[in-house]
Amino acid sequence: MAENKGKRTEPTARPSTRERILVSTLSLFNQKGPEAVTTAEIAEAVRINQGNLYYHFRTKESLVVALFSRFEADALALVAEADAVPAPDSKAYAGFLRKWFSLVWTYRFLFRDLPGLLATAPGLRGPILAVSAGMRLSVDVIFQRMETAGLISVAADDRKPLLANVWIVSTYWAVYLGLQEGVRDLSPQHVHWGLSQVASLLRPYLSPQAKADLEEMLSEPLA
Amino acid sequence: MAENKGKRTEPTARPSTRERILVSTLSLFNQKGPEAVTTAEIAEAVRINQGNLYYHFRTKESLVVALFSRFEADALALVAEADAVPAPDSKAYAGFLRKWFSLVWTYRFLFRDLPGLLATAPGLRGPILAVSAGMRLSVDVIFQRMETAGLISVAADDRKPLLANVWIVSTYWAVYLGLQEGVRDLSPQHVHWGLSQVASLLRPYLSPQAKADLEEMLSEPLA
DNA sequence: GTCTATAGCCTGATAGAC
DNA sequence: GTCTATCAGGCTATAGAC
Repeated sequence: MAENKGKRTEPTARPSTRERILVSTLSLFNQKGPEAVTTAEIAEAVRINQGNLYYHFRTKESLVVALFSRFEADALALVAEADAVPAPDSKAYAGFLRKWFSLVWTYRFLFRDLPGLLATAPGLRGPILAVSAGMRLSVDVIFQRMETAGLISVAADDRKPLLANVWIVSTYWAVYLGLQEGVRDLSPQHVHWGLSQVASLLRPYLSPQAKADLEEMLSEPLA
Repeated sequence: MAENKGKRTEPTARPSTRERILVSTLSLFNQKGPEAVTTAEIAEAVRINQGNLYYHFRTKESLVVALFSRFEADALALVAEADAVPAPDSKAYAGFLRKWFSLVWTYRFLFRDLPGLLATAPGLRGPILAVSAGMRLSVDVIFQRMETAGLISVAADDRKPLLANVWIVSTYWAVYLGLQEGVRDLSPQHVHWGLSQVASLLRPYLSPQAKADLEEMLSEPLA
């Protein structure tokens, strides 16, 4: 786990106002979407004055940008971690998947309505597309490695569609859950549900060994 | 195809102002999301005055509701059509799938950000969940019929996850496309892409006959 | 760093003439 | 049915005292 970039939390001191603002804002954004959350609402949640909020973040957009930066850092760290796995190892990849799911849930407001998000923070278009492309590339590489290791076997024609479906399900599963039932708080069960959805996507293509590893991960106690 | 409920278009007369408002609003909502579209913007697009707009629709919410009603009517008609298929017929079901895709694209603003949508039109929560549940039930029935007809074979444990994945992909493919590349206008290629994504989801479970029917539909000229 | 007070804009919506 | 004119309220953001 990387160290606390941007002093996300000081080890000894209590959380700074800036930190508290970001935590509350993330929570509100996830609940109602950035466009539906007012700066007054944020200030109230943090129990500070609205003017004070603007001392720390001069625009609403800068709040969105700051939260995205955190997501970006976490996502890139995860990719680096996955790339660093020495030999193809389905268990390591399964763990990678689980972390990605947790990340998607934590920052789910980023996925809920991208066009709307870009309306309030236009400067985010480039970075978002870059992260998205990077993640997909990383998944692609993992697939290739698993294939050469005989863990998975996908016909050439099926490869791209399968990757796209994996991406869609592992990205929008949280949105789907939020719709289907008014799921508001992430319980480990929900992450597990999402994981099993992706698992069922892959299962037809896995080797017996990889399949066994996957089932084992799914039956593991929830992190 | 059902007749024009709510006088969607009069056969002879040119489109009414009300109709023009709905068409323009749908387009704007799909482009920018309901929350980002102002009534002034709508009035300008229709080339009428803002006061006139409020003569036809007294609230912004009523615009959302009116558009949803159209989607609802189309969706229910589609379900009825699917239920009326006399014998299990993969070609008929494939056509059903294609129409559903077209519908999702046409009203994609409804799927883009459900929580945000409910913020501007709270009364829509019930109807939306009802339609969603109805659609999923209908798909479930189709699966059952295909199974008893030997067109498809899914292990009991895999059934529910597969259905959920079909639902996720067939609902969020448009959102995914909008993100991945700035796809704004539906070309038939995009619908075809979405269809092929769902097809690749089902392919591992299809009988040779059903698979052949599916490939045939996919290679057909785009409607 | 935190507060009070307020500016300035934009929004959805209404009243009433034509 | 369509327009002009206008309002009240909420929003982001700033200025300046403490």
